Amino acid sequence: MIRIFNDFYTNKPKIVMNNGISLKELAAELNLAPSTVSRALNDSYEISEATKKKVISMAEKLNYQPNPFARSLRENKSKTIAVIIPERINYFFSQVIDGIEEITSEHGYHLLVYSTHEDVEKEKKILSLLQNGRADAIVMSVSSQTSDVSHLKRLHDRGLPILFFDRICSEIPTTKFITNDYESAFEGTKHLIQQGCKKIAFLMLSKELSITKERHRGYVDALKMSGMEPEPAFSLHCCHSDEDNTQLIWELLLSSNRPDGILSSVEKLALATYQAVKKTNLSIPDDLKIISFSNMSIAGLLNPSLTTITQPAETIGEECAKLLIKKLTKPRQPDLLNQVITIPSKITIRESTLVR
Amino acid sequence: MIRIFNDFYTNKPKIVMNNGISLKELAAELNLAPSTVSRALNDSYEISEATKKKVISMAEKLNYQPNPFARSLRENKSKTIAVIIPERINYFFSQVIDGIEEITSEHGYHLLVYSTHEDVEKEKKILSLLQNGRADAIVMSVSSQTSDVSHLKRLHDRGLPILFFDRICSEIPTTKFITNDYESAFEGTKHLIQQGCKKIAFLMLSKELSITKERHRGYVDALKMSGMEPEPAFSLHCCHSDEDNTQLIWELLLSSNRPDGILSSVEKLALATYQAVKKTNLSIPDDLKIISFSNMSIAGLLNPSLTTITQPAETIGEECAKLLIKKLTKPRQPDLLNQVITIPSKITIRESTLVR
DNA sequence: GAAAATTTCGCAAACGTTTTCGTATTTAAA
DNA sequence: TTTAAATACGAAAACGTTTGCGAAATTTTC
Repeated sequence: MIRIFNDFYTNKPKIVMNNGISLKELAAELNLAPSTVSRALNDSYEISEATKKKVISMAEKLNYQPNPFARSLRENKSKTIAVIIPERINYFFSQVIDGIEEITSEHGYHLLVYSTHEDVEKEKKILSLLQNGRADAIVMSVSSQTSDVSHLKRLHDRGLPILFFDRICSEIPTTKFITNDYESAFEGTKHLIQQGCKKIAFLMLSKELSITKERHRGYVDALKMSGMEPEPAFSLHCCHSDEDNTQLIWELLLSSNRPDGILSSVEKLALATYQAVKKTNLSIPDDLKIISFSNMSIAGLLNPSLTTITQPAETIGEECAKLLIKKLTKPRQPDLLNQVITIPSKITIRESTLVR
Repeated sequence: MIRIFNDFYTNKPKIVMNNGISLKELAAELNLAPSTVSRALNDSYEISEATKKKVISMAEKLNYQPNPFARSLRENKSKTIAVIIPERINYFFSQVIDGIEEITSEHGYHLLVYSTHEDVEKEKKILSLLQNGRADAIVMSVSSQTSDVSHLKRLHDRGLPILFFDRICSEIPTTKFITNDYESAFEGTKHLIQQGCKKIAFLMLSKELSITKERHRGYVDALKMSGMEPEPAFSLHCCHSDEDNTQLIWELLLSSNRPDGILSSVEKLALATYQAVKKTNLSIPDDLKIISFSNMSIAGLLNPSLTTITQPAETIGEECAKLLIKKLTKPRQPDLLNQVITIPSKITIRESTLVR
């Protein structure tokens, strides 16, 4: 369907895409003022029930759809939330977004989703694009390259609600949702020790990340509690490339002083370990036991099945969204509190840490 | 930072969130008309180089960010593309979106991402929300429940560019990107036959889906070419729930006339099969061989590793995006052609179809 | 040196809403 | 019957852009 309008200046007919009827046209159809129609549709007390009825039925008949940009311009809010994650092909982040959408969609909010691909420059660019009010709030997990946080701080200083989860940014005074990183890493390491591991390595993405700091602290403390001394070479610093990581871990496994246990702080490094092990004649769990933070639903189908520390990803997403919705929809809400909310993970023991 | 404005009617100061400086304010700062500043920033030929310089430097100094909604309202375009997928926790769809974002972000487009969770009612709701121009185009893969397509047709009739991939909708005359579903299924089935399978089952989500139709056709033709007759009970119709699917497949595996080979038309059903097999005393590939459409990067790490038909997911996303960007940014583009573009998959043979 | 053409900029309309205020009409109170 | 209050609606401003047109100022042409 195509509609013809007369251009204001040229007065020549022009063809435009049919974005439906406008409030003004709807009002004309009803012989009412636009203001009245607007109020009627927004269920204002100033409008009689009779005209409300008429307006609503005509709006439905003509399939009136309010223009979101006119509304955003006027109201100075977009009904949109930006979600920024470091990678998209990731069970955890996908589940978190599912949780967020579950809540936000109920309240008519839309989700702009961006992936930084672990690249802080992309992250900066995305945040820069978000300066203009395109989104009413941001919920994000920082990239592994993020150490300078001025680009985050700027948005926060502008008054844009920003909320962190998983990989949080302690410098920004706002609410953050995480799992019990320290305790889970501590318990995971303890589990490896109980299974007889003597030389436990820790796999991490970047030393700057909140999750590696906390999880590493748990790892170190668990070692110390058992009288072990954390060996620096056993804290392996990996990167974004799966191939490079596999290579790094492979080299670690072939070193004369190779570990017999691994705590992987993120899922992808556990998978890289599996790939690396395939290239050796070592075997899991006999020669090497491994436990990993991971939200794979199919950890049980791996060869061997992987002992995991699973985050309540969907719940984390839901809680983020609930908080934001409250902040955005209720009147006179204070700024997001500077607090860290912890939701515990669950350890599932499988073959990869078995003693046999 | 907080800014104080005087309200027009009450003339009382009011506190607003700082969304930055406006074009008008920037113009005032420069002693220029807003129109001049606008043209200068848009590099119009009507503006002298000298003032362009001045305007640009002042804009940078004051960190001017154009309001996207004012622009969208005026231009009647949003610089936003909606992506609708049936599920988010899925390697294939995540990769496709990565491919889309790769291209669109370069052109300043934003991505609204929605998941239908395989629910056609959710799909309808999402498309209804997209009637008002919030997105300039839609790229989507339909839900497994989608058979009536009037909600898609309506948007297409309005002139909104809509583009399908993977699970396409033949009723809508527009461009679709798929993989060579028929040939891949044919080859996959042939591979099972070559590996000695005599009774091959076909796992599918919904009979309505384009991919099940095509893949099933390939499966049937491969059987027939080898003189086998497709058994109706071996075309197993599954659903969205992993638990239910595992149960269904488990029952199939325990039936007196159980299959010795499986072609799974989607990844999740292969995983459900693995789960089901774990609950039997059957073993893959000795008692049952399986090949599946799947974009899991870790198919090789499963127990046993899974023979896969892998779609060029990221390429599909990129091609979708390229086409849309062309349509949206070049002047006087025709409607999207009613065509199906096929990008072939790749079969990777692993242990799950091994003869030993 | 006058006319014509070009360069450079400003005015104001328009996009589609929401909301303040004014006002006519009806209802309630005195 | 007057007056006050309540009800129901309209006029117009405002959000922040872009752009057609008009019009000075300058440069070019003859």
